[in-house]
Amino acid sequence: MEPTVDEVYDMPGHLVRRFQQIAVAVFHAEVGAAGYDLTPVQYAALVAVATNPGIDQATLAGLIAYDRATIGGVVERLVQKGFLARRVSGRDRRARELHVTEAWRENAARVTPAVQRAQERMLIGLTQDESGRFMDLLRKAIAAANDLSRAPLRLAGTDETAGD
Amino acid sequence: MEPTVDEVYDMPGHLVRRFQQIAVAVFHAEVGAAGYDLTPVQYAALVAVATNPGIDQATLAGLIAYDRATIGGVVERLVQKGFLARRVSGRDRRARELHVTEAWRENAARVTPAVQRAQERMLIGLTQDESGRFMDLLRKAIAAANDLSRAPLRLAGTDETAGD
DNA sequence: TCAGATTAGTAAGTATACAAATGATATGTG
DNA sequence: CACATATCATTTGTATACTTACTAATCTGA
Repeated sequence: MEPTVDEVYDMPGHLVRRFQQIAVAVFHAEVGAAGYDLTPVQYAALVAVATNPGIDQATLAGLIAYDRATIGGVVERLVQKGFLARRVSGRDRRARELHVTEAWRENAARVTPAVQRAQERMLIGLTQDESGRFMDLLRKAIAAANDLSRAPLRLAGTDETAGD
Repeated sequence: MEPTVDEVYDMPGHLVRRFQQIAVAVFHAEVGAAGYDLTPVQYAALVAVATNPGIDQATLAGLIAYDRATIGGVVERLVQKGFLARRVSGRDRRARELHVTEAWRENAARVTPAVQRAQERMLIGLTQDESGRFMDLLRKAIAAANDLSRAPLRLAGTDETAGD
């Protein structure tokens, strides 16, 4: 039998889509209230570059599971905002070395608490215990299905060739 | 202290983003293998219209938590594919009545099994029991945070005004 | 009944996502 | 060294997503 809307809405794919929608909305609300105009993706990129100074875009993409074609625009917008510096690598002239700017280092401490609040708020319906179990299950599901997506997380220091 | 990439990657917002990425990839793979070029969003829209013949776009958007501005393009592409018919409503000339076409009714039975397989495959890392608990937690989290998003699910027959 | 508020749909602008193709540069092999 | 291959980044094209603004149509209340 063909499913009804209610059944489709209760499928894992749709529940996840809906929760992600909520997660992004909450992130914008909290970070916006703190006076910043940053997306979840932009924030993750900034933290990744801060943790790995001089990283190139392709490696950055692998670190946080972005598409290589998408990262260019994300970086570009962060350069526009003055939070990232991008320059051609000396070792490999195809690559762009990325660094966070002093401006970001000065602002990070004000953005981070807003991000933390967003993470708590999106799980407002769950107890501490449930939140923990939810994240355990999410981690486990992702670990098993990681290779099924086109932009699989590439751990630093790992060099599995993506069978594609 | 400022978080590292690993810490950001382990935040609920990012885990959900990653799982949603996987969910979409798996959906495309399964539905594509069945010979169809449909997105998760398009499939949900088709099921919603099939369940509610003559529904207008705004109500459809509310049913499956889409943005009103997004649904237009989704419907347009489904009309192009010959799966949806759209005509101006007699009762309200602003509204467009939507109906699935005979073409969709003939193909639905071949698409649905692929969609079901996708739902199972994205949870391949979890046992049946864990999958159930995962979905329970997801439902509970969404129910509590529903109003925090700009495109909250509007249950049919409910008329709460979105406090914004 | 008529002015004001609401609503349906669209449009423009911004930001992910991802596929496929391209240009520039590296690298490995003979 | 020359050539095939691989890689980095970008470009093009398609599809969500959401904001703000706008038009057209409908509804509401005095």
